[in-house]
Amino acid sequence: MEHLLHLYNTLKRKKEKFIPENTPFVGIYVCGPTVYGDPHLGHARPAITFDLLFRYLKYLGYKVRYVRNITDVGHLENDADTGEDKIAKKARVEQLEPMEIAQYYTDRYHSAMDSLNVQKPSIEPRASGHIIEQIQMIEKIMENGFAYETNGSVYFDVENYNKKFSYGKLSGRVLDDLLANTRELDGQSEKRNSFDFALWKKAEPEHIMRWPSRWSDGFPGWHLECSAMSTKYLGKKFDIHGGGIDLLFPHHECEIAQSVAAQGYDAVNYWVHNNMITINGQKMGKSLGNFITLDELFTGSHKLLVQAYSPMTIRFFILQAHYRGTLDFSNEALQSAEKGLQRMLAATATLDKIKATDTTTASIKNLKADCLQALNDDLNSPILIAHLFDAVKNINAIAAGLYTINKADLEELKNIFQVFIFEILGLKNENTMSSRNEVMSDVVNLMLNLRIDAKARKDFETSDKIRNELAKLGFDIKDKKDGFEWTLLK
RNA sequence: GGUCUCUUGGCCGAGUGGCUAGGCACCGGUCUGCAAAACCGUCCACUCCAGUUCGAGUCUGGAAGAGACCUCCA
Repeated sequence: MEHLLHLYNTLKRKKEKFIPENTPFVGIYVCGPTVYGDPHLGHARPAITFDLLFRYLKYLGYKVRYVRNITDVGHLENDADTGEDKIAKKARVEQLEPMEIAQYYTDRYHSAMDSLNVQKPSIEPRASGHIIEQIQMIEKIMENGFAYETNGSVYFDVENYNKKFSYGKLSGRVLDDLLANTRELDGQSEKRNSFDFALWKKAEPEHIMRWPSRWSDGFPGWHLECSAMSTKYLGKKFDIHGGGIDLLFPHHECEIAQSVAAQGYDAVNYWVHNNMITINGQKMGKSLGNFITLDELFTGSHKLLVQAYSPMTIRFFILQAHYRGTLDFSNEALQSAEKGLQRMLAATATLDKIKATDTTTASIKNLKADCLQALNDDLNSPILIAHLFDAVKNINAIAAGLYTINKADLEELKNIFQVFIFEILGLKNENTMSSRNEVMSDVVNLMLNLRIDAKARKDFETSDKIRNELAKLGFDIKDKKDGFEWTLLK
């Protein structure tokens, strides 16, 4: 399977040629959401980034197993391994079973992902469904001497681990620096060092989510679930681990430590991180309270939004930036994405109406190679989109009679659009008519035909009235040489 | 404080040591009863200072500003 896909590997700090561990199989693990709140714009970024990777790898012919977890236990509210479980807290506040909370927000997440046309992962494991695997992993780590128990809780012994392996190679952190920075143990702590992290936490009496173990009734640490579930489903050595760059430290660093401590080597070949979405230059996040949920974006119900934005607009907005750069939210940027997307999708419709001629004068020769090259260069979707816009320009010019295209080239062009816009970028036309709407469609056509008649009579008062009233209802009407076109905005 | 990253035109956002990124907006034109769309064209750029180079927004050094991580976060 010869290709030139290169991915930026955070571990090596450079782009590397992607070579799977076991061609043609590819294993990807991506950190999914902690389901205690509505998914926001930030969640859309890794979902769409790795959806693009998933789709492209499949296009290249790989058999991809994509695992994205649901964190429904173990993610603590506060600082290092104290504080309340996020989901348990929400459950207590709303007087529900923790699993009711998890289920509710999992459903919300799924629904948002469906709207964004994000393909479902091959496996979507839940942390709470893998307690046994996590306990087994802790036992392994303890056997190897890299964990210790205190009062029923088990902690990872970072200092001891660092003697044999090196802690911090992903995030570029040096343990001595961490030591120097955080040497303030209050004696009360169960941890030997502040940077040690919990593998198992003994549950306080009021803690609702708990499982029995040989150490205590308790629950697993947050970092553990990803290590346990990724290796369970993808093997002890798999290809790609993805996630937001904010998870790089400590979460992913700890994952590496856990895997190495348990099995002697890291499970991951390529660490791939998407950057953050910012708002006014600042990271959009829960803690800052400056996030906009996807639902709010879809409905326009947030004070910062001047209008609603469709899921495809959001998707296009995200794909128009490279995944490793920050992307700044603004109404202006969303609106320009909306228009750009509209133009691109309009061209796909135009493409279906183009008639082939004997010769091709439009320049589409290198289009496919250019598109592939863009994706091969660390998934450079903005470059890909730029090439597609060049094609849009050509398509419109052909439609306007400025260029011509022959049959073979037209088929090729249609194929390229199908593959890159719909299959790989995962865009879709949101205005496709359901059968129920066909009647309405006929009515609109009827009105517009009346308008044509009125225009023929030079009864512009009537023709404008029809157009303006339809426009008020949300119809976008364009006159053509041979009739009209309309779409229903919103 | 430590580690790291970024600074591109009105806005968003790519990229490379020398050749137009792209989108949106604006302006002029073609088309149209008008408008929209489409097409053609114009305009607008690489934070600052110094260096390397025949040539740097692209490499090096410095300055300023911004951000991320170091605590939960996609």
